[in-house]
Amino acid sequence: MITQAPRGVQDWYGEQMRRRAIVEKIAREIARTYHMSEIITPMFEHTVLFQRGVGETTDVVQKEMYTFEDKGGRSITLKPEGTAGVMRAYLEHNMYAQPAPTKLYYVTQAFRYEKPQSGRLRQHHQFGVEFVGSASPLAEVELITLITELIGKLGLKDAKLHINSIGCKNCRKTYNDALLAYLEEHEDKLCPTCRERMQKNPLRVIDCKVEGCKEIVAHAPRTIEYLDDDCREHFEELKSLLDEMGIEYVVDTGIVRGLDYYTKTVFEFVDSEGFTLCGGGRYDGLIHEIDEKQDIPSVGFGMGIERILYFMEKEGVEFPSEEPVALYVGILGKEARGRAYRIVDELRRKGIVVETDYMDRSVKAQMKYANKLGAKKTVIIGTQELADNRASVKDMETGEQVEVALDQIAEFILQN
RNA sequence: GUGGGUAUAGCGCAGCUGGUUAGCGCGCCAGAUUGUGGCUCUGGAGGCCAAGGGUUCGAAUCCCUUUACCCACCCCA
Repeated sequence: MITQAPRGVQDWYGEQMRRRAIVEKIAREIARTYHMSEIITPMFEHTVLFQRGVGETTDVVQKEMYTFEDKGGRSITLKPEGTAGVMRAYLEHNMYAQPAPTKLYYVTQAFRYEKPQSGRLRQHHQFGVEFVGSASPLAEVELITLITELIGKLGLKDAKLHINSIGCKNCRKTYNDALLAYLEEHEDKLCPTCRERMQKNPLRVIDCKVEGCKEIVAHAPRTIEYLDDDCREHFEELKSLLDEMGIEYVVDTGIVRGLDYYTKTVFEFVDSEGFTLCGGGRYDGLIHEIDEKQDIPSVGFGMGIERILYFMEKEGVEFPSEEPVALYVGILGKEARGRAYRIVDELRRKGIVVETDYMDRSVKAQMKYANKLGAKKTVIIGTQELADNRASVKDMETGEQVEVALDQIAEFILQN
């Protein structure tokens, strides 16, 4: 038990950790060109922030949060997503006093108490962006182009952009009434779960994958048919901007998203099997929900790092290989150890990846070890070499050996 | 939260209907004459057979519980 991590969490090490670091590096590099600045908010927040921000009726808040009371009696929750904390920080530090817009990106863990499954963990990681202060559809476009560039750089091909508009609070209300009326008409053809959820959150029925429900949903009223003038215009502008950018998309009226704060635009990048790589949208009401004195429009998205890695593996994307050991310095005999290690130290300071012997192995065993490491070159330092002030550097691929003065080894490695 | 599957050495697996010291491949460590790898050969280390309980003369093998992992649904990243 003590040697086993809790359910649904995983350690990052070895090749997988290396790959994750590569993905994060690429994401940060792109965010840099978008002039976005990084933000890291705490792992936990006051529970009420998520209740208000994410929405009381959502599954995330109702049954998936890691909530506990701290020793001071505060109700604390491990963040289940990235947006609410960033928006809280935005408000707390009066970032709206800076020239708008504010473009923030983050890489964070997120915690949700869910039943673990493929691509779903209790602690996962997200790369996300919050674009605060702009009501223009160009803000959506900026996020979408960023994601498009990112998935392109990652080598992912099988991801398609799906967009939808679910309107603002005003359109939502009339829409919900219309949808509920329609669903009640066809209630007998819906699956049991849908019959249950149509009352408390009719939007959820749109998501259902049961065949019978899909047929009903196909003819159900759509959110885009109930948009008010402002929301409709926003959506039209977004679509024409995407067209101008040459970004392909499908209008998918089935996208609803599970977090309450979304307004107007919602979007997802989905693979051909319907697996979501990332999701986001506009949440013009969120800031007001957190701080009623403020009312600032925003858009954002979150991208699951585990899912990116899963997709990349599934699509057979090749990762750059690990930087090889440029030189293995074999040590022969205790008398040579100190001076040999000084050479190791000197080489490393010059930026060369060097490995050496810490196991007091025989020369033969050291050569085997160097071979397993995939070392490009090896050199054995013994009393003889120290006396001669030179050693023979062996190329592990060709087997070729070259005599090199000890103080010339670094140069030799850097040049070959 | 609902339903199904799995759990034997670091990794991948055998162990049939319960019967003497639990095996194989890869990996790991060490040798095959003295200070040089990759191939081959030889030897070795490493498993309370997921944990706990039960049935039995006897259980990795049967039963129960727990834990974890995998898959689908729900939901989402």
